[in-house]
Amino acid sequence: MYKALLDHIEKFITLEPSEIDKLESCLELSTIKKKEHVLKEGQVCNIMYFVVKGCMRQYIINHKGTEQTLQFGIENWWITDYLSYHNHIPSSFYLQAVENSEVIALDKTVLESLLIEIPNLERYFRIVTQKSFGAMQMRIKFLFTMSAEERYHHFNDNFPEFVQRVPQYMLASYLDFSAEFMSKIRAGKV
Amino acid sequence: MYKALLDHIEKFITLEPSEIDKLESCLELSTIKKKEHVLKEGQVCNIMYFVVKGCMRQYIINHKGTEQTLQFGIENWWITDYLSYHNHIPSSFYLQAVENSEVIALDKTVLESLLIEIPNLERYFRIVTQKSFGAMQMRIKFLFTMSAEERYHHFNDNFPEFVQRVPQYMLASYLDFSAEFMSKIRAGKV
DNA sequence: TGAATTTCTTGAAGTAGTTCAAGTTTTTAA
DNA sequence: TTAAAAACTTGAACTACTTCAAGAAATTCA
Repeated sequence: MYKALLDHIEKFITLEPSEIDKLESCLELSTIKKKEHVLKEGQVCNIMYFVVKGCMRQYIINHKGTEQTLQFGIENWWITDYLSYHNHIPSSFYLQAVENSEVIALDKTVLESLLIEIPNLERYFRIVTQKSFGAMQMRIKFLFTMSAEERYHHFNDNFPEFVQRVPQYMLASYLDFSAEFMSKIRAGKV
Repeated sequence: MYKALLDHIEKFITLEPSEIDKLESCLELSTIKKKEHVLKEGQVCNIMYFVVKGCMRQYIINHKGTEQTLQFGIENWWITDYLSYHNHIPSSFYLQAVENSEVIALDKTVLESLLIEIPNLERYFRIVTQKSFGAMQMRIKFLFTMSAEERYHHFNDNFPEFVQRVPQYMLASYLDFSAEFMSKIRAGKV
């Protein structure tokens, strides 16, 4: 169902029926199995992913060999490596499905031609990216000002349903502390 | 001089002469004195700032009363609180000049009407924001994977001239460690 | 269903940083 | 051109977290 994306777009802009047809003709839904990768470190990222259903994540493997999740993407979020995408350089990241997911994968070539045919879409992506950037600014603020325990409680208070969906060790690394410390926070042993 | 902004825009898109005129007629250069604020915590941010000359920063005051710099904006960067800007909510941040600076302050109302008259500008802001988002993704990666000392050296290697321009304590907080620890790193006492 | 795999827990020992306080150096501005 | 303010340095004591290792619980899938 492309409806999820069309609904999301129409929260920000209005499309002509002909534009909707054009857009729909370019979209393709893909199914990504849990743990499957859509991007690995070293590959150039030419695709933007819109999550229709499920959950994706961006992560790296650090020098100790441990995975660290930098970003989650759930329903109605776009996820990609923007630096690799724009500069045609090898990515530093992995993009992987955390749950069985349905995504709309928009190839750069396809997207570029869509943006030319439907200039109004530029506006949609401009607004959505600026909002994501704002969210990222807040994230840095939280990382800088809160203790590990505060970050856990804050996240848990704001996204209680999401906390149930992902393994604790992934969330721990996203909040920038160890899986073991997460266990202790949850057990009240800190 | 608006030339700095026009040059920057024309790196990404091409404007008609009439569009350039229109754009120029809406721009105004302002001078911000070192340490002057253009936004304080609690105010709604309705303006985007393009740095023509000088250096601006976004910071917060943490629970200990210490300033923590979250972002710098130098020549050819846009700086604003995107969340406050888009959602009309009070900002969590301060925006301040680090050096005497010249900025183009683009009011939301003015920008909105410009974007309608020059739809191509949407493309410019879309690309610029996506690239900034990419830079932010890398920043999180560095914060997550490098030690304080590594972050300092990495920044110093990549932006040696910038390191000279700002007080060390601001850079220390931007790299997420204390001013005292920065001193010790520089003295080789770690 | 049950064996394999993945995820979570626990405690003990270690460490990369912070905090504090005081002194020194550099910059600013009258 | 000097007094005040801002920025930087230093060492000692502390602490919020990590690391390691091993076992327990939960989940997956053949």
